Order: sequence, then structure tokens, then C-alpha cells
Amino acid sequence: MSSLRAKNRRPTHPGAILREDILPSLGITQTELAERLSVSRRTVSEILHEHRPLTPDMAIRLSYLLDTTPESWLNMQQALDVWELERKNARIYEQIEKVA
Amino acid sequence: MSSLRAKNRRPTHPGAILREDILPSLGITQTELAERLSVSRRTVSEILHEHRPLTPDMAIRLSYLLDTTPESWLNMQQALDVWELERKNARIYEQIEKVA
DNA sequence: TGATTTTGTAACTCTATAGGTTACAATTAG
DNA sequence: CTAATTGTAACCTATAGAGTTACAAAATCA
Repeated sequence: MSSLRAKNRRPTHPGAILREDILPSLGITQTELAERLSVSRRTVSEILHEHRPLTPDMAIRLSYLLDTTPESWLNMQQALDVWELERKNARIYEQIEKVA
Repeated sequence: MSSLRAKNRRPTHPGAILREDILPSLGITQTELAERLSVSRRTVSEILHEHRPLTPDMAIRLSYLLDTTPESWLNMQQALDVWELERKNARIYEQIEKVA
């Protein structure tokens, strides 16, 4: 499994979808998006630039605004979290031996 | 979506699976599980008792030990996170109006 | 039953990080 | 050109995951 799992491509950050698809189609500014979600402008900006993870709280807020599921956002973030962690701690994880 | 999403049952904590299925079938102690995963005994104990979330790091460790996917663990935790947050911040989220 | 192992959890500490506010320069739009 | 928008630094706070040590309770087993 470990070997199959080792994907090469970094999973897409959910902020990219927000930046490239959602925001343009909504035709609103980041500032307005932040206001509608009741979060700071900075929080939106950092997620759009992939400088911060899209948290469960943000996923739920987006789900209310956009009529999506929180999971659709969180699954993307989760894939990214795993991808990054597996690389960062590869040495440690490799030491764990499978059990019967 | 919000209405359909409002599930009544609290999603199963991944620690319950570990406690009820995995550990018994492995026939090892918590202490030994902790050692094999290279985490503290306390970390294992708190997860088994559902006092702490199963983090991405733990999910990856388990995936190496048990030959599962990290996602299988994380999806359970994610469902729980969303369930709890939606309840805790219901008032706030309800204020967010859907966009066209 | 008596000794040993295992477990649950409190107390304390350390570290990381999400998120807010303010501010300001740079960029973009009207 | 002027106003709006954006990216980000600096600073601050709150929260939480995880380790270590310690100890009593519970379970195991010889």
C-alpha cells in the first residue's frame, strides 16, 4: 500500500479551486467573500494563495455560502495534508513495521 | 443541502474501531501498539477512549502498521469534526446566506 | 491470593498554528 | 487620476496535540 500510495503529484490545494473557479464565477471580490463568510480578509487571501490550509470551519462556512458539502473541500485539504506529512516525516514512518 | 446534511447520529470516532476491532484482532496491548507506532502510550489511550482526534500523523502511522490507507481513518475523523463544529457554531453558520 | 502488568488520567511543559487587527505599499479598476 | 482591492508583515491571543512523570485502579496470571 505504501508504495502505491506514494503519489508524485502534489494534490491540488482547495484554495486553487476557490481562486480559479469559484471566485471568478461569483464575480465578487475577496473582500466581499470574506464579509459574507464572516472571516477576515486576510484569512480568505491566505487560503486563496495556498498559504494556509482550508480548515473544517472554513469548509462549513463555504458549504453554507455555496451549497456544497464541507467534505468536498476537506477531502482536498486532507489529501494535501497527507501528501506533505508523508514527505516531511518519511524517515519516521518507514521505521514502522507492518503487523500480521 | 444544509438540511439534508443535518445528521442526527454522531459519527463514529475512529478510536472506536481501533478499540473494538483492530486491537482485539491484533492481540497486543495498548502499550505495545504505542511502541510500534513510536508514539506515547498516552496518545494511544486518549484516542482509544475518544478523548482526542485521530490526527493525520496518527492516520499515516496506522496506515504503515496496518496496511490501510490514511484516508480510511481520516474520513471518519473528518465526519466527526464537521458534526461537532456544525453544532457548536450553528448560530454563526446560519447567518451565512447562500449566493446565486 | 499475591505479584506483576496494564491502563486511565492528572499535572505540567513545549511547540505549532489558525485567526484577528492594524498598517502600508503595490496593483488594479473605474 | 483616484479609489478600491489586494498581499503581507508585525504583533497578539487562544487552542490543542503531544511528550514526560507519576500514581492509583484494574486486570492478568503464576
